[in-house]
Formats: sequence, C-alpha cells, structure tokens
Amino acid sequence: MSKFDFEKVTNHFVVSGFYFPGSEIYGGLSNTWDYGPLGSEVKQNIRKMWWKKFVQECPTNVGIDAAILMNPKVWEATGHVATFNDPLIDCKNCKQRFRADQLIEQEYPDANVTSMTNEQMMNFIRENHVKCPNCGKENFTDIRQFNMMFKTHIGVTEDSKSVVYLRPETAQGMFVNFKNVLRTTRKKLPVGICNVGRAFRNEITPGQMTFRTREFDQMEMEFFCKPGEDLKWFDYWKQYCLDFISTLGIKQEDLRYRDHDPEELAFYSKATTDIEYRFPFGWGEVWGIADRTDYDLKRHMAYSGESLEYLDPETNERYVPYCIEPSVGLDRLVLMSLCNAYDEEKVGENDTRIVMHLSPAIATYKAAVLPLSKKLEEKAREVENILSKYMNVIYDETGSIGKRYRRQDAIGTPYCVTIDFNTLEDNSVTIRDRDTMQQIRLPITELVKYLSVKIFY
RNA sequence: GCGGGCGUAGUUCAGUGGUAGAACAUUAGCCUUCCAAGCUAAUUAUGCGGGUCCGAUUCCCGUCGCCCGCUCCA
Repeated sequence: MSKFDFEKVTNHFVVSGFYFPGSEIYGGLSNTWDYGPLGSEVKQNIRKMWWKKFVQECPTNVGIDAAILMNPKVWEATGHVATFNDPLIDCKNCKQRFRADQLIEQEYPDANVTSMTNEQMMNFIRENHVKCPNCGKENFTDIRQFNMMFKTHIGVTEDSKSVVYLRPETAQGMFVNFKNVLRTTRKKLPVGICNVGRAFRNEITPGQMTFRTREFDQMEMEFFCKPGEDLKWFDYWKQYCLDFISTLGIKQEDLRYRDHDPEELAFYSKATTDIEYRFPFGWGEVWGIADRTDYDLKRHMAYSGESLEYLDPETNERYVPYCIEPSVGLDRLVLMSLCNAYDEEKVGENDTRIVMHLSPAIATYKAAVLPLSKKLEEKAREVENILSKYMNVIYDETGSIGKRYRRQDAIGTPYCVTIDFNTLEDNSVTIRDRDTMQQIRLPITELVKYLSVKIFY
C-alpha cells in the first residue's frame, strides 16, 4: 500500500485546483469531476504524449477522431445491446442483488436463458421456485433492466425510432472506418488506427474519484495485422505501453502486468493483459491490451453487408485481419501520474513541504517566474513573455520567495526562475530545481533552450 | 440499489435552542532581497428543503453529496 491514503492525496488535488467536484454549486452530481486549471493541463500533456508515441512515432499508424453518436446497428453488431444490458433482480428478504439470467443458470444450467425475455425469466423463476442463493427465500422484486449504455434521442421528439446511444467505447469508430483509412492512406498491413475521445458507461458503482466515472476519455489503438502474427504484435504493444508509462515517470515497483485467465476473458478476446498501477486504494487497471482477433470486423461484415477483407498486394491472399487493441483510460493515467507524484518531505525539524514530483513533460507549469521584489516586476514580466511563447509558465510576486517556492512545489512546477537585482545588470537569472532544490545561474538568452530540453518527451 | 459513518470559512478543527470562534491559507499595505519570517488590515462558513419552536447551525423528517463495505464491472 502507498504511504499516503487516497483521501488525503485526492483532497490535495481538489484544494489546489487539479480537479473540482462536478456541479458543485448545485450540491454536486455524484461521481462527476471537472478538471481545474492545473489538471486540465496535465491531461492535455498526457494526451499529446500518447498521440506522439502512438501516431507520430509509429510509421504504421494513423489517427482519426470519430463521432460519439453512431448508427445504433453498430451496437447490435458488437453485442453491446445484448450484453451491456443486465437484467437485475433483488431479493426482498436479504436485499442481495443478482443478475436474473445468472440466477436461473446457477440452478438450471440447461435453461436457455439467453433466448428468454425478462417476462419469461420472471415466470421461470416463479414457476420453478428459484430460491435466493444467499438466504434461501423466494421473495424477489421484478426484473429491472439495467442498461450500461446511455441512450439519447436524435431529433426534437423523443420518438423511439430516433434512439441513439452514447458510445460505450471508442473502438468501434475505428473498426467501422477500417476501409476508409486503408483507402485514403494507401497503407498496407500492419496498420494501427488511433483515436482519443469520450466514452460513456452507466456504471452501477462508479467511485474512487476519477478512477471509475460514467464518462471518460479513452485513448485506443486498433492495430490490424495478418492472422497468425497477432501474438507477436500483442507482445510488442504490451511492452510499448509499459514503456510509455515509464516516460510519465511512474515508479516501476508500482506497476505490473496481469494476464486475464481464460474464463475471465471477454467473449471477443483471445488474450488480454492489463497493466495495473498500485493506487493508494490498491492495484487498479490502467491499460488493457487485448487480442480481439477478427471478431469485430467479422461482426461488422455480417451486420453491414460490407466486405472488410484485406487483399494482400504481395501474395494476393484475401483475409479478415486480426486486431490488437491497447486501450487506456486517459483519466486513469492522469490520476495515476498525480498519485505517483505526490510526496511529503520533512524540511528541518517540524516542517513538511508537499511536493508533486511530476515529470517536467506532464507538469502544468514548466516554470514559475518569480521577481525577488515587486520592484522587479517589469523585468520579470519580460522573462514571462519570452517563456510563455514556448511553454506554459506562471507568474507570482506575492509572499516571500520561500513561500512561493513551496507553492510551486505543491503543484508540481519543476523549475522556478527568479529575477533579482543583479538581473538588471547582467541579464542572468537563477533557476531553482524542484526536486534537488539546487540553484544555477543562467543568462536569459539561454533560458528557453535550457528548459526546452528538460521538458522534451 | 442495500448497510454503516459523516456534512460549520479554501483547509483543519471549536462551539451554542438566542449576535457562530480560532489557526493555517488567500488578498492589500509596511517591512524584507533566494526556501512557509514579522506587523497591520480585509475577505470567507453552518450542503439543500421542510417540520417543531417566540426563535433552529443545534432537535425531528426528507433530500443531496462524500467516505467505508456489499452487489456489479468489455
């Protein structure tokens, strides 16, 4: 377990402005969070880094930006309409909740529950006197359908013909555009399609701050390759993802792979490995790497009637590609990075400073510009203007210099640039390092170059 | 959704059936010239809605939110 408890750490994030509780002035809305001025920058930085690593630096890959709303048939093809849809039933006696289909299957493995409607399941439970596995009573509520997909309506009237879903994953935007991407980019396999965007799931139990929320940003790649080469690529991307997490500055001992057991695998997947991070509340999945085989493309072929086969130009073979999917929650990467960075250090005898050891690449502000005296404002603003063209910086002139260093430490600013009276003479400034608290002297003309190297990713 | 706990300044905590206090933080001024100094001011709170009462932040009910556990989890 982490040395800091989750509540304490997240409280710091909220107090300092990384996150705000959603809709707070109206009493809030359960499990919704807004990113504040500090957090939104961290999130953008990580998003950009991901895009650079998975699109810019991978010649096989391209990016798209797919719509949230899709033709509802997409979700029939993928199985989401059928399986993202749980029939829930409660025992009135002991208050335990079950999935009605599982309740029946446990006692009657031969019952064909998948073809039953809710009404038929309810009748089955009554006629066969299915008992509560917990307390043994036969006192159930009616079945209530719990759909994990958010629904909305297209058009001004709430007419059932216009029902659409908010996508529960971004992946399908890439599968349905497989042909378009190949045609317009003239790429050959293997090819990866990348997308960052919002997904929505009506989770029964959200919680742990932004670890599980009902809307979240996914960064996904669907990597299409020749069947038979899938396991090779699966291993390749597993390592690639872990390497990416390392560039965020995450401690190795707080990371691990977890392979899904065969019985745990989702029906579309041949193999799945999670990368887990040790959050203050325990290990939690941040990245899922799945071998989705040809499941998605084949389903879309069957439901859309379009061929999504690939014609190998060298061998003239025709086949449906296999797909490796590394899927990561951006919000989880942010939360992980912030938790990983949080530290409290003893200074002197009875003093502690809160330090966010954010790597310079993801830190909100790359540098703080601090005039030693308010009389130095003009010169300090000059320095701020120079730097702000290249990076996000913050200006602060209130309080003692020590207090200002501490403020920056607490929000993870890696460098403080201090303007003193000598600066007026020789155009040099002091750069103070957050982690080492060491200081060096540098001419203003070399400042941008010096910091740019530090924040490069 | 169930069970348990909790809601007082930005934060941490006092307190009272009758004008809500402190510390830290924040802002301004003086002082200060490189690691939370000092002085003087200022800003800011009883989650929301009912009920009882002459009067409720305090008692009661509801609601909303948060935390822990259960259930669930592509």
